[in-house]
Amino acid sequence: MKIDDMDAFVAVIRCQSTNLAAEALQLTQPAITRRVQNFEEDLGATLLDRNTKPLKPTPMGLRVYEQCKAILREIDSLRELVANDGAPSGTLRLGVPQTLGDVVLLDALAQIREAYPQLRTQVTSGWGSSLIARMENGELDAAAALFPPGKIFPEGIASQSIARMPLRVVTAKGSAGKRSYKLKDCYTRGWVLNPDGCGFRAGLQRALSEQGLSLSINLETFGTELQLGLVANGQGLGLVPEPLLQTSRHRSALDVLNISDFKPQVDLWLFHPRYLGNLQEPVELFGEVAGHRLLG
DNA sequence: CTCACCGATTCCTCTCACAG
DNA sequence: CTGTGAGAGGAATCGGTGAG
Repeated sequence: MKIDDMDAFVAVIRCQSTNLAAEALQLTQPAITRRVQNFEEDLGATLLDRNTKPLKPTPMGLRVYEQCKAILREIDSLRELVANDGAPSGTLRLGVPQTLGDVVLLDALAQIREAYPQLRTQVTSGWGSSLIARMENGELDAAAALFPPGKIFPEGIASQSIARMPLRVVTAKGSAGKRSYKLKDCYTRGWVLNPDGCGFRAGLQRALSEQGLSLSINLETFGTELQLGLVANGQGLGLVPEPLLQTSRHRSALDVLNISDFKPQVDLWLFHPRYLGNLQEPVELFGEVAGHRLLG
């Protein structure tokens, strides 16, 4: 049994296509087909259901896939063990949602560059869930993202909650009116939120639907600062983690609404593969700086 | 029915190990 | 050094399938 064959099989399942797997492994499609066939022959089992489109694993193929991922991770860690006898070098691939990027990246990248001059950094932006998926695919070395406390993440990924913070509902200065609100009171004002896929938005939507209310969106846009600016201009209500509100240049133009039946919280999570090798220290520094920038 | 796409197969070339 | 066989990968091609 060959590791290359196993690698090809895992790539096919991951990409759901032999063509894409070939592209990922920088081979041609026939090479992938043959490797997977060799692997199936070695194991004496049919691992792919070739009658489906896209290509899917058989029930046994799925079990083999899970086992293969664990084996390949072990092999990676073995290679790192040998290769990591020195200062961190190469490329550190980081993922952050845009919400956090504005706040943490400048400092984090500067400190990593200063501490590990031989290390190149590469940053990817996206929703937390897509960053985790990319990490599972081996495309990222670490990611910081905001998720609700107690969330369960995929087994192959190490997750660590760095800090907990409240989410605040904000409105334009002077438009708050009465001192205490309920969620249904906000209904008519409408919201300025991230596009669909954002965890904050999903949490709000859940809370509203529990009360039989629907989410009324005034504006959808990326970027916390832009959203808070729009809220300050009276375009609707905003939902933002407390630390980002405190550091916003629009803070003085905003009021926080006290909503008695909606007290959402969010954790800052640091994710990385279980085996980091010589990237362990830079990743820890990244988590440390991110936590520090958010919570002071 | 046609076309595009995808996976499998065939045939060829290249590389490497090994025996003589 | 040379010939041979095995193994791996690429180009071309075939066949199946789904969308229009």
